[in-house]
Amino acid sequence: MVTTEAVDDYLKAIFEIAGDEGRASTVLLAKRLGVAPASVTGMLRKLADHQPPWVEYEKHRGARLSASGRLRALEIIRHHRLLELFLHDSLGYSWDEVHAEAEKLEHAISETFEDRIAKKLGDPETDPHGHPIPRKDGTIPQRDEIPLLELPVGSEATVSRVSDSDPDILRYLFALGIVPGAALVLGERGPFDGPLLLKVDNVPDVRAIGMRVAKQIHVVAASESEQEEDVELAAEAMK
Amino acid sequence: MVTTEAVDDYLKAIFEIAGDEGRASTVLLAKRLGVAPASVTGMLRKLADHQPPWVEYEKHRGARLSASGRLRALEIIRHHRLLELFLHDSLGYSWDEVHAEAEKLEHAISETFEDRIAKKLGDPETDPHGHPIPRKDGTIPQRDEIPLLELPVGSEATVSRVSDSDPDILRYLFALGIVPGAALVLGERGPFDGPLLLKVDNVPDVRAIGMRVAKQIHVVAASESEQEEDVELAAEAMK
DNA sequence: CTAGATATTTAGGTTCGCCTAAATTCTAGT
DNA sequence: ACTAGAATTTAGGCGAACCTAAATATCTAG
Repeated sequence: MVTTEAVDDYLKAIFEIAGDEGRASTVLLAKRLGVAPASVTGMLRKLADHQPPWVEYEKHRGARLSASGRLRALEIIRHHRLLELFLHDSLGYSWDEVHAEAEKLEHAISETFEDRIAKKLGDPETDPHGHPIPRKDGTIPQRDEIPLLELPVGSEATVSRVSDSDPDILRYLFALGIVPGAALVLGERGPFDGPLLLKVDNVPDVRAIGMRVAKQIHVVAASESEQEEDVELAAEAMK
Repeated sequence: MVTTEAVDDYLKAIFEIAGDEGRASTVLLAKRLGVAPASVTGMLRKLADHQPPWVEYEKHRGARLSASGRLRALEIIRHHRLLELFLHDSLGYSWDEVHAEAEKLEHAISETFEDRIAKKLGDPETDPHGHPIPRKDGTIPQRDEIPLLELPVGSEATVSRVSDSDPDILRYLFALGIVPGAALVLGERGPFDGPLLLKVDNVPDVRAIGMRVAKQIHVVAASESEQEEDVELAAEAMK
């Protein structure tokens, strides 16, 4: 059951591309891992040949995680997200710094380290960007999230997570107050993939964000009852 | 100035064997690194050929650290010892667990991580075993330590450090109360490399420790004035 | 001062994870 | 159904860091 750093990176990448069930293609993996497609082919064959196999692999059809591959991928992701939270909460890292550092540390920490920081942080369920932290048993905390882009115009929602890979976008979002837990009201949506107009945390100023940024955001829509109270007010406030 | 993990391990090992000035031989390095002597030869040539060179190397005469090699070695050692203290003080690791975990993490942490934990710990000067933590400028906090074996019979001293590499010995020492800061009175020394009889922290019971263990301990001798008060009493107490 | 023991290097290989270039297979549009 | 273009695999290689076995250099004791 021993893995190298490269193997861990592949398993994690497959999970992030394809999730539990789907297949991850060679090119997509190559792009995500910053590696030539030919290298991916070689590695996938190795992962499939391993006993027990980490992935199911068929030529020209990409790879899918096996049960053990999935478990290992989730363990690495658990490390990563616990570390992000730890760096943020215990060591004062800003939320745009944590990803890079966690990326290196996720391979180096022991089970003991994982357990100690999990306990210190109170067995948390999400990292600083709102991503769910897989549990040790391989289950993942679920929420009723939707992409912000699927939120109906005029409705309210709470930010549940933002993508953590681009520090610049993270700094921008932070400046706008768009962080997990922030309350949003989606005022309007410009035509032709235009910007979204938002109210954040009921601050009167309306914020406009572009598609590229909006794609990074997931939200939990406010329940019907919560909605009704404010919908008209919100629409008003948007001018 | 980029190093691989293997390079770091070699530089650290050379420093630990030879210090600032001396040379580290091929076999000793091979033993410490758990590697065949032939592999050491190959790596030393690489370290010497690097620009700037990490070591000075002469065939059959081992290697000595260059200025940049020394600096890099001290940086890794600083990482290691800061991590040991951090794991101990902030994450509740016992002092026999910290070495193994720090060994893996020392290669993975960034300068930022180093700085954050150093600050959190109050810029400490020693790790949980009493080893001095090199400063960022490459200087090392000094103390007037001597090996316990060189302490004159009948004199008092304070434990300054114990070797950190063997967890079993560490647990044993901990059980005896022999930790940095503990006060010792050296009662007597058995003949033929026999055991040392010690009083620890003025507890009346006399402890006997063997050579193998005694070698791992360094102490700061109590000053003359401090000595006189207790020397006879101590000798008495030893039976 | 020389033989035997010990330390070190040389020579030739291995594995891992990556590369490029060339060949092949798949997929979509006409 | 065919073909251009995209995706993927094959083939051949590279550097890092290790190995073993054999050769050579250095040290030490008689």
